Amino acid sequence: MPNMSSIKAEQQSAPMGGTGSYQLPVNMCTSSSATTTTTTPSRHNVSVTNIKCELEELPTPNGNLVPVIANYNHGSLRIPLSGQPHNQQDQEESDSEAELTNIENLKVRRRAADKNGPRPMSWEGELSEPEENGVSAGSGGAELMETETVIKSEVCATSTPIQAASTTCPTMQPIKTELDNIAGELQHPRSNAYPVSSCNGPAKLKLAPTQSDPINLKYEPPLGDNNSPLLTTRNKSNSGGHLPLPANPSPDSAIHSVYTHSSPSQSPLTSRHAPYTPSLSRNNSDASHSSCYSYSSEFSPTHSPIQARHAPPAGSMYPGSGSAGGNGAGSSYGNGVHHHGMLYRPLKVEASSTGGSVGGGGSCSQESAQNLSMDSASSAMDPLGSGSLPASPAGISRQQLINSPCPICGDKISGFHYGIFSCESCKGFFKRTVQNRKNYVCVRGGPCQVSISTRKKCPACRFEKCLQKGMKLEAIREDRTRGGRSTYQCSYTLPNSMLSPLLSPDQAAAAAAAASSVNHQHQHQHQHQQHHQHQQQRLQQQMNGYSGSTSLPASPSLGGASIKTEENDAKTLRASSIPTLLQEIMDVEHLWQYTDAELARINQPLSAFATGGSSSSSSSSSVASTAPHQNHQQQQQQQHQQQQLTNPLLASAGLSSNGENANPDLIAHLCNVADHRLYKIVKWCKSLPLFKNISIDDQICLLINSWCELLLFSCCFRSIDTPGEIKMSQGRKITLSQAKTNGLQTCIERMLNLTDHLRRLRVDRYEYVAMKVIVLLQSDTTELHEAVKVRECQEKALQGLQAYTLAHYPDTPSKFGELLLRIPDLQRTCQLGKEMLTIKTRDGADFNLLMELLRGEH
DNA sequence: CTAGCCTTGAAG
DNA sequence: CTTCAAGGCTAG
Repeated sequence: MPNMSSIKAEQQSAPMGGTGSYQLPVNMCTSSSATTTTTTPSRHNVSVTNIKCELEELPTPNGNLVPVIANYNHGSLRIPLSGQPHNQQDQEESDSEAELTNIENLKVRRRAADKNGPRPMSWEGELSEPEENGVSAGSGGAELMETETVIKSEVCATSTPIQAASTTCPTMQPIKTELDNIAGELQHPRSNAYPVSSCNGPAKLKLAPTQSDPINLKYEPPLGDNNSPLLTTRNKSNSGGHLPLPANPSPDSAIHSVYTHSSPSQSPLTSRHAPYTPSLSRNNSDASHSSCYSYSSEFSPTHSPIQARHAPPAGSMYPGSGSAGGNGAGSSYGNGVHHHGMLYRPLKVEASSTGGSVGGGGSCSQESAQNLSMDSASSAMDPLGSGSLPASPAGISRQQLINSPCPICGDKISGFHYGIFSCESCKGFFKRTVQNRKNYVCVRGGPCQVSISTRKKCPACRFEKCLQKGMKLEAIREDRTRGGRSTYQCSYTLPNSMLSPLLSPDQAAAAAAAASSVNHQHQHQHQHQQHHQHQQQRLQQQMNGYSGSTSLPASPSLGGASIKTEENDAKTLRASSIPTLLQEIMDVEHLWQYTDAELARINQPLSAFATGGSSSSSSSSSVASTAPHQNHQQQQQQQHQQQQLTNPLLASAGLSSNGENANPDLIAHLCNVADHRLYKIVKWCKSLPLFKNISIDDQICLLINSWCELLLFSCCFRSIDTPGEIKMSQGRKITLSQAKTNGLQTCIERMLNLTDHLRRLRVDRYEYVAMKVIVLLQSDTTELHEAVKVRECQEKALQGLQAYTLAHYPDTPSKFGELLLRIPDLQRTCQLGKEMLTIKTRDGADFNLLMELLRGEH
C-alpha cells in the first residue's frame, strides 16, 4: 500500500510549475473547511469555527496523517509556500484594523496550515473564518473585499484518498470530532483535509484526542448529551448548543457547502483526482447521469468532471499530484474523500435562505437556477458548430455572442472558454483557480459585484459567478495537455442570460454582465418554466422507460391504469400530475447515484490494495486474485473481507469489492467507499428541497438517524428486478444462501423481504425518492432542535407522495399507506445491519466515518 | 495574482 | 491548412 514515501515521491514528481495543477478546485477545499473546530463559538453558530475544526480536530476519517502531510509538502504548492506567515500579513495591512486583524488571524492560521500542512478549506469554511474571528462579514464593507483571502491549495486535494486510507487506516482517528462536520466530512473529502499535523498553527489547534492514537476506533469522545460522537462534538464546539457548523450566514457557509455538495457539480477536479470525490463540475457524473442539465446529451461522454483528454494512464492524472500509485487519477484526492466537496453546487439551489446568492450582484440564486435551465438548453445545441453556435434558441450567432460582453465581468468576450463565451481574463482566472485549486473566500460572505473594474477584488465571488454562468470544471484538463478540441459535454453553452428568449443576445449578455439585472427574475421564471418542461419530458422518459440500475418493474406508466388515452397525452398527464415537490426531489436524485465512472474510480483503489499498493493492477475487478504476495494470512483476511463484502450495509451502499483481495487494506478501502457513499448522501441531502431548509444541527441529526435506512432502502429498490437477490454494486448480488454462509442471513432475509414488498407494490422511482426523503425526515428523535419544522417538512413529503400515488395509481389507493408501512421494516432491518456491521468490525477494522456513524448510534 | 498574448494540437 | 479552445508564459 502506498506509504508516505511513495506519496511524497509522487508529489515531488508533480510538476510544480503548474503549481497547482493538482490542486483541487476551491470548492473541494471548502468542504473540508466545513469541518469545524470547536473553538470559537461564533455568533449564530457560525461556521467559522468549522474551519478550524477541520484543521485541528478533524482527523481524517481515514485517520491518516500521512496523506495530509504529504499533501502539504507539495500540495500546498504556492500557497503553502507563500504562506509564509509574515509575508501574507504584510499584504493585508490596508484593511481596517479590526477587520484586518481578523483577516490576518485567519491568514495566520492558514499559513500555519500551509506550513504544517494544507488545511482543507472550503469556500464555506473560509467564509466562515472571518466571521469566526469576529469579523462581521456583512458589516465588513467593501474594504474587506480586497482582503479576501485565498486559500490555495488544499491539502486534501493532493492527498490521495486511497493512499490515506491505506496508509493511515491503522491509525484511524476517530472522527469523533463532530458530526457537525459530518456534513462537511461526508461531503467533503475531509479526510485529507484535516491534516492532523497541520494544526499546529498558532491557532490553537485542537488535535483530536485520537490523533496520536492509532486506534481511534476505540476512542470514545466525551459524550455530551448525545451519545453520538458526532453530535457530541458538535455540541462541544458550540457552547450554548449552537450549531457550530452552519453558522454561516452565507449560503456558502461551510456547512452549507458541506452538505451541499457541490452538488451536481462535484468538483471536477476532484472527480478526476479522487475516485471518491464528487466532481466539481456540474456535468459531473452525477449530473450527467441524471441528465438533469441537458436534454440532448443526457450522458456526457465524459463523466469525469475534469476533462481527461488523453486517457491518462492510470496514475498519471494530475501528474504529480498524486495519483497514488497506480490508482490513477482518482486516488489522490479521493479519499478522503470526498473531499472535495465541491463547492459549487451545480444545480443546487441555494439552500440558504440567506439569499445568498453568491454570484454577482445579488441575483445569484436566480442566476444559478437559470444556469441550470440554460445548461439544458445549451446542451441541446450542437456542440461546436463550426463557427456558428449551435442553434441557440434565440438564433444567436457565434459572432453575436462574441460581440457581447462577458457574462461574468462584462469585458469583451474572446471566445468560448470552459463551456461559455467569456473574456480572456475570466478564462484565465477560471483556469488558474481550478488548476491551482485555490480556495477563495469572500470576506463579505456575500455576492460581490463582478465587473471589469471589480473583478479583481473578490475572486471568490468571481469564481462563483464563473460557475454560475456555466464554466465547466471538467473543461480544465487534468493532464494539462494543450491543443486539440475539448470533448467535454456541451461544448457550446450559451451564457444564461444570452439564452433568455426574453432578451436579445446583447441585452441578455449585458444583463448578465450587470449583476444588478432587474430582469433576472423574469428571465429566470421563464427559463425555469422551460427547464421544468424539459424536466418533465425527461421524467416521462424515465417513467416510461426507466430501467436504470434499479430498473423499475412498475413504472408509473404501467401503473397509471386510469390513464388510457393516447400515449402522449398520458405522458403529459402523468408528468403534470407529479407534485412539484416530488419533481424537485427527483431532480436531485442524481446526486445520490454513482456513475459508472465513479464506481470505476472507487474500485480502482482496490487494485492498489490488492497489490500492496503497486500500481500494477489495472482493474479492481481482476485485481486480487492475481496478487502474488498472498500469504497464509490471506485466507483469514479473505474470509473477513468476504464478510465485509457481503455485509448488507456495505452492499446497500453500493459498495463491494470483488472480494478477491486478500489485502487487509481492502477493508479500509471499503470503509472509504462507504464514507464516500455517505458523502454522496450528504450532498444529496443538502440539495433536497425540504431538507436544506432545516437547521444544520437537525440535518446532521436526521442524517445520523437515517443514513442506514437510506442506504438499505436504495439497495432494496435496486434489487427489485432480481427476486431472491440483493444487488450490490456493479452487478454483484447476494442471495440468501450466500448470506447464510456469512452469518448475515437475518439481515439479507429482511432486505429480501422488503424488496419483495417493493416489487409487489410496484414502487416506482418517484415513490422511491419520496420515501427516502420521508425516511430522512423522521422527526421522532428527541435530539432535534426544531422537531416541529422537521415534522412539517416530512408532512409535505408525505403529501407529495400521497398525491403522486393517488394520481398515478388510482386503482390502488392503499398504495400510499402500504409504502409507509415498509418503513418500520426498513428500520428494523437497519438495526440488524448495524449490529452486524459493528460486530464484524470489532476486530479492529477501520470504518472511518462509517464507524463513527455506527458509534454514534444510540 | 492578473490578463494579454503565445503555443499546441485535435478536428474539420 | 484553418479553427479554436486549452495550456503556458510573463510583464505589470
